[in-house]
Amino acid sequence: MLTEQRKSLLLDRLRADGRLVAKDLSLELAVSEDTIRRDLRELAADGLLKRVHGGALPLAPEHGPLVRRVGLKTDEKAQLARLAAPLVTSGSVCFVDGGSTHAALLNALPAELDATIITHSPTIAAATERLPRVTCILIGGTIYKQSMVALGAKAHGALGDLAFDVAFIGGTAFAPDRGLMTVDREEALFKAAAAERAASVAVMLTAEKIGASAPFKIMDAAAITTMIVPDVPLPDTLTASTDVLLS
Amino acid sequence: MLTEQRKSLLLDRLRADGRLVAKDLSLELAVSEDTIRRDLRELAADGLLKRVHGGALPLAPEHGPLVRRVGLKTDEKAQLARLAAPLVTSGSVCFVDGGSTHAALLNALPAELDATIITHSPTIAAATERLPRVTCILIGGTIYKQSMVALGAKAHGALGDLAFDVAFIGGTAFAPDRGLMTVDREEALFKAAAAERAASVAVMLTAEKIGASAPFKIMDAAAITTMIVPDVPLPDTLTASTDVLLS
DNA sequence: TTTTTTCGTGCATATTCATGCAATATCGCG
DNA sequence: CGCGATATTGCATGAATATGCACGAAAAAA
Repeated sequence: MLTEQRKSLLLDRLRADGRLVAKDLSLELAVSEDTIRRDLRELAADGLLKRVHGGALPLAPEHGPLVRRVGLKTDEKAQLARLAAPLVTSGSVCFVDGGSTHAALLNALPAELDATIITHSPTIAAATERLPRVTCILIGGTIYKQSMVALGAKAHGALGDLAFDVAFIGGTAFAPDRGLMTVDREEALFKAAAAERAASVAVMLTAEKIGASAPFKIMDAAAITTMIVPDVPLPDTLTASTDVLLS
Repeated sequence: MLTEQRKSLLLDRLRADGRLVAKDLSLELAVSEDTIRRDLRELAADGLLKRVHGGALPLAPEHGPLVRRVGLKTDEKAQLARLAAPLVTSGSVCFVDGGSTHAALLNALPAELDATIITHSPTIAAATERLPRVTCILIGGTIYKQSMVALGAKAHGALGDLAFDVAFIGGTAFAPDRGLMTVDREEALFKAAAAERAASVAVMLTAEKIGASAPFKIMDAAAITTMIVPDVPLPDTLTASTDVLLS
């Protein structure tokens, strides 16, 4: 393994996982911890990451409510993202909803991926920058501060002439009998419209959303093609109609 | 084995494997490591790969252009941004172009600002998150990787029914006789269309852009209402029709 | 506090690199 | 064909780089 190659691998890993642990990396890459520490020191000197005791963290964990959420459950989301990433196949056309979980998905996509990503989230769109072969179509409209995505008539209209191979749809709550839910009516309508235009629907859920409830229904559980969830007990009713990827 | 043949084989191998290791190649091709190293040196000089200790790697696509630019001239841009921020007055409706300079502008806006910001840049839109009283309208369309903004027919159409108090327009070059210019025709058309819909046009320019040239004209110097520039000598011809803020 | 883990530095070793030089091969041209 | 010019290759040498280990300091954990 070339030194420079290892360093860029570290940076990729940092982007995907949100942190680096020197000890784990030394085992995984079969080099001494000293070597990893040296790498981290040099990358930090180049201003590419921030050294901390035990490993390293991204430089500017951008501020703001959304990113604060990103900071939470980082591991869980990164793990879900690694599971979900293969669903974005080469040549496919994917809708990606907003939210920190989907931001983690973007970070987990391989750099050489060749696909089309359609989103109404400026954060997701910005994350496509590192993917040179990905075409990104941004759906415009009025940005809703609560979730930082474009919604409203304009955004709805822009969906009109699109069709997706896969739609990654997020929500704030999920229950087998009530389906996928969220806290805002406008959001729910948009997510439902996006899901309807997709050949398959993928839903990534962190543990605390499962079994919870929220006022506005996005879609039935049966409409979900693939669920990506942590390895927690799930009702059997799900597995009948839905693929479930467990982390 | 001919030298050129070997070199092109090296490039093929680099594409396939994502890296080259000098020692392995010398064994495999039955030539000395010196020969391989010489090849790599020459290929690197031709800009076809990146030499590293032990071999070579593909040319670094790693640095996203925007990310890299954000890191550069940070101080200068922040200073321009402080000057330009008061142009975004309470209650006004502003168009903000993409680019790292405008990202700095967003960072310089006061948290209590109450205004409407319209942009075709996902990065700018994401930056409005920390401004709770700012309404953001995102212009959608196909994202152009080069500049990470939405362009094309969709984006153009979305401009149609909008009018701005101020438009912040960027460019890659400016000269008093040639006006504001950029490197892409599609970009130039969009910027011009945005500027036409604004009561006043503000242009923030870092020093290296002044007096430079680029192929596509956005607008005449006379169409610029306010220029925000570093404190460098400027032709008198400007000050006649344009406000100039010096840092 | 005590204990454990991680860090930084200095140092030793192994690998890789750049340079100069010589041997050989190839080409250009009369 | 002959002969010089140029290019290619391999080798030797000293420099630069990469890595691992040891040891005391610093930080985190108990």
